[in-house]
Amino acid sequence: MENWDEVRTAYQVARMGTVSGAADVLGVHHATVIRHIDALEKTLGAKLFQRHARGYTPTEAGRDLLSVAQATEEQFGQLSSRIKGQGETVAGELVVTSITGINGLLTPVFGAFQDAHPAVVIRFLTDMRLFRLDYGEAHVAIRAGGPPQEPDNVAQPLTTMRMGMYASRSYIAKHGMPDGEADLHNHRFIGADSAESRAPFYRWLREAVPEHCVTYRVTEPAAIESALKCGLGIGFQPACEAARDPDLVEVLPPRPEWESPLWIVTHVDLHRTLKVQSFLTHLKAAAAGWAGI
Amino acid sequence: MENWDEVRTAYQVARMGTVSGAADVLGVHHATVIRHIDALEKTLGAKLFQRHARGYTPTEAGRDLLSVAQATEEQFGQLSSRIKGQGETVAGELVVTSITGINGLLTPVFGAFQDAHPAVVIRFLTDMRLFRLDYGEAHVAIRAGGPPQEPDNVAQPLTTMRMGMYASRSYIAKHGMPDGEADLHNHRFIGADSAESRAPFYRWLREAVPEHCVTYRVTEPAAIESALKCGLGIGFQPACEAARDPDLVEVLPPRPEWESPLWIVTHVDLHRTLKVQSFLTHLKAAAAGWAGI
DNA sequence: CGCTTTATGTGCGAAAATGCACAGTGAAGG
DNA sequence: CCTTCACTGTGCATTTTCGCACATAAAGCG
Repeated sequence: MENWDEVRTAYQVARMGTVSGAADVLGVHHATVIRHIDALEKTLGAKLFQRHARGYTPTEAGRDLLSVAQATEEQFGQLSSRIKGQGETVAGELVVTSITGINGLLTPVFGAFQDAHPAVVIRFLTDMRLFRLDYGEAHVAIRAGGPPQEPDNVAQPLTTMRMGMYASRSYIAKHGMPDGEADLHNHRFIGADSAESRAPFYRWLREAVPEHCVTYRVTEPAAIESALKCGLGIGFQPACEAARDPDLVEVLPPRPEWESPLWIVTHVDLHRTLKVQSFLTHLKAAAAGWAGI
Repeated sequence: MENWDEVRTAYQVARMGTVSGAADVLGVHHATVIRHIDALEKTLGAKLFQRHARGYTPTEAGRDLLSVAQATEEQFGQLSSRIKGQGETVAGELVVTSITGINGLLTPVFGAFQDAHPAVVIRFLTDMRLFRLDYGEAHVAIRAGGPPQEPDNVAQPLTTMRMGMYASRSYIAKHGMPDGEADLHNHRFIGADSAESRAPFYRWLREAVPEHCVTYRVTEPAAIESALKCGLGIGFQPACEAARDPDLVEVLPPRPEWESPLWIVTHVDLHRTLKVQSFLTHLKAAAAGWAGI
């Protein structure tokens, strides 16, 4: 029983009682209907209808098919409604992945978005590894660095993250405030574990201070925040995040060359959907407010 | 959501995860699969899959379709099994129509057939009107008279019904036994109501005795039996039926020219099914035994 | 680093499904 | 009884669909 279209044709014939009536409903020629029925009966090896000049009367098998196909049509109709409606409403899952370290910025955005669209379930994934948009792992990704150039992904700039150099008050009390850029090599720094971090501020750091000054190296960005608070050294933080923490003091103010551009990346298949689009506009509106921070 | 074949294609893609895998399962070229998916997504206005070089990952809508179509495939498979199996087993309904008046002959046949095939439900329809085989009103019809020549009906001779002329003992006691054929016009007869009955023995009767001798006319053959028993007149009965009734005496013995051929008629669509065929062989075997009656 | 494997995607010719016209037939209505 | 109508069924032309070949791309592997 392959060829589901023939089943659909037979279903309409059983429902209408005539080949012509079924052909009208299906929008095809009645000859097509006859051929479908003939083919289906041949593969099934049993008669579905008794033919007479006034139409087709379903046999026992035909009535069986009628009831099964009726349920199928209903199921498909409901499925179609769900899928069609889903594209036009903002509901269901919205999976967002982001670089770590900007939770403080994003969480309020998610909250406001869910207020506007209560039917949305948000999954916010942050991990060291890059989530693959093309495998359907996320609808929206927030990435840092250069513009992602993968095909099938649409990337648009979100904002640039202003980075500053911070230390905790306990560190300053212990080691003092660096006296300008030249004094930095006398201090301890918190840096990325990977030697070749592509972040612009780390590249700057590698040239500004000797390697032995970076005394605490981590992989997890959240660990930087912890290390900063414990006074383990001086480290980079997004200006907006640092501003929230009264325990942090600014060692050096944000510089343009430290800035890391943030990108919104979506898969081209999902980019045009209303759900993604409405989140993108929401996110970009929120990002416009971040500029002032 | 018309075109169920596209749904089936999308289902296999969602199940396999790749277009090529689905094409193998479906036995078509992978280009066909791609076109089906494209067409279905276009009509639904939503993406069912995310395309990437390693295959197709179903979206939320695609997973929805997967579960619906999975149920559909299962339903269709079961339907196909039922229909295919139904042609090969002897089960379900068996609708038999017959001329009235041979219940006594047929009932034992039905009983023995049901003993052999317990899963069969027999509907035995006897009515004055002719049941239409082409409208699916019956599987098998037992008709009398000339060979039915309707198209799409296959007719085969069953037996010939030997007819005799009978009267009850009470009638004989009252009016005496007719003294040969010439004495018949002094007796009372039970006949068919319709003047132009096509039964050969009634045609013979119309020529043998004056019309006013047929003093009791009925439409229902069963009424003849009642009238005979009550002694209302002389009438025709099948020899086999009359032999069962000790109250009836033979006025004239069966004649070849009174014989009415019986035909088994089936619709060509149902004639080849095992259910009908096995009943036909059963019936014909039983009819062979009738000859001796 | 380059090769192999396994995917997807597209233009073009072939094949299959479809539509059309017409024949044939039973049923209803006057 | 005859006409009319609606429906089925079939040969032929056409359109759609399908399969093939090839291009392309990404992941695995030595």
